[in-house]
Amino acid sequence: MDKRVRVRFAPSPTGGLHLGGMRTVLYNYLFAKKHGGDFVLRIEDTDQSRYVPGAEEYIYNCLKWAGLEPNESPVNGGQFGPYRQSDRKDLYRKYAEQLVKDGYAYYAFDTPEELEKMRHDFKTEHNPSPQYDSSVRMKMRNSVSLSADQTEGLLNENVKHVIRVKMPEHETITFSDMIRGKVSFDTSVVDDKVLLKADGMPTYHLAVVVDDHLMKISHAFRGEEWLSSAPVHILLWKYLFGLNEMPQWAHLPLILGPNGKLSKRDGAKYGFPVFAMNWTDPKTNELTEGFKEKGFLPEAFINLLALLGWNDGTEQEIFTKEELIEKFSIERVHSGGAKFDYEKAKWFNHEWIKKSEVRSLEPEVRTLFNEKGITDIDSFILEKVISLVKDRCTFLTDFYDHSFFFFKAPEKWDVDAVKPKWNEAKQLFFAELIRNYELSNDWKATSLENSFKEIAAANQIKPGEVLLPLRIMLVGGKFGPGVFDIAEILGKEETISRIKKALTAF
RNA sequence: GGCCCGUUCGUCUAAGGGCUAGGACACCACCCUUUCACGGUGGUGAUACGAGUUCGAAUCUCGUACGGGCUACCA
Repeated sequence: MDKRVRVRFAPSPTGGLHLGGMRTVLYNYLFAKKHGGDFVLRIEDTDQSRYVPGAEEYIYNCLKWAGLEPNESPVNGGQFGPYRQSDRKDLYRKYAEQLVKDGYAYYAFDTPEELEKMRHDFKTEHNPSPQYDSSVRMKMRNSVSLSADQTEGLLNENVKHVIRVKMPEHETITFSDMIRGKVSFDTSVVDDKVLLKADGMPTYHLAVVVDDHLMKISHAFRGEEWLSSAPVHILLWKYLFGLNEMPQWAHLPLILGPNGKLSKRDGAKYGFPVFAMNWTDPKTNELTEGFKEKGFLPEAFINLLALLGWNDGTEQEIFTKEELIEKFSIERVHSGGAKFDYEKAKWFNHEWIKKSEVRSLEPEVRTLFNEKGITDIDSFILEKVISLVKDRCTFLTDFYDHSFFFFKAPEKWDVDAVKPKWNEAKQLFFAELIRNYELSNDWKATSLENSFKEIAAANQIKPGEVLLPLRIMLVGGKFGPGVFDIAEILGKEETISRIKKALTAF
């Protein structure tokens, strides 16, 4: 009844963590937190040949950055460890043997060559990919087709073998998916999956069932690509631990790219990140850009991810993590796949930057400036700068482009924008402006603007004609926030000095 | 090929038998702004197709088409 909610996310450490994976994490996390349960991170590295060193720390760091720390993981431990399947190798054999003993599985001695031959020989126009199932089982070398003595002999000779599940011939497996409702399969269409490989490692199918049981997982959310193998897992649960103990399943729809399933390649091709954080493949040295490094706020990242396939039924689109936890419900997750729209992703980030407190943005922006070689920035100034420019920043990294000039006087000016219309009158205007500003004792944007306009009027110049030149004097080009706001933050001395310096170049 | 899942503006989606199918992103126009943005107002734009059930269907049923997933000693 009040079964503890424990949801798990179990990626394979084969490289970066893409959007689909992160969304699975998010939904797991939200569901667990909403119900006061634990979020478990397990690493599924049962295929050691595809294992990439460093991947699991990377996965953990991605979760941490997004604010989705697991309660239990290979990195921070937990009471049901180890959380890395390769560290649990010895556990699985026992269960596989148990299945053999109970008649639900069998030893198979077929070599890779023999399997290939079978797939070739049984291939027909109507069956282009023959499976190892009840129809071919008796024609292969396994403990079902062989006599007990023969099997015994092969086992004693240590002949390489696997353990395969013996799928029933015509049984309908029905289960309830939290997103899709009732889903059913006929066991005749699923093959005799390998449970324990020749090297003694379990396959995903065995490991996921055993681990979910041992770790007392109550809910398992995973990608839609697992839906077809769900009957295998359900059967294993039935044979091993009983269906009453089985977690509740939810198969999440896929996230699609511009052309079908979202891939790493799509990111490179269309210029958007697909991984949570930068990932450099140690084998190929290939770098895949992450949302973090691109300048996304973690709050925006989880917000946009959550809304890709879920909404709360209202028109609200901006959610804090706390709101997501409160309002999330797995039943409202769509069953159809969603195409990732980078433009909308950028909008989410922009909204979050606008919404963020200046102080919370400050450390990130300071780091950004430090990386660009601008250090020792006064906090008071930095906060004023951030609040002035944040409305125009889509990415965290935009803060540099939109405000570097506050800390670096221009060396060059966009003279082409000024020169053609430059004349004696303007020269005189700026000379007077300097005199006026030097005497100013109220260095505020509004009073600076007022004096500016008064002097322009006295000289019979339209303010518009000298406003752009002033902007270019202060920042070097046709960009930035309001000119007088810039001047206010720059301060009296710096502003006057920049005008004087630029005047010599015009 | 077989099995499973899916299909509402270009994209993400709302509407769970009943108003002119609503919102957001993007796009376009206008306003604001003597830089660029932000912001404001408005606009273009969708129920894949065909049957059936019903007084009434985006919604329920069936078929077709299209898309996706699986079909490994990968996860």
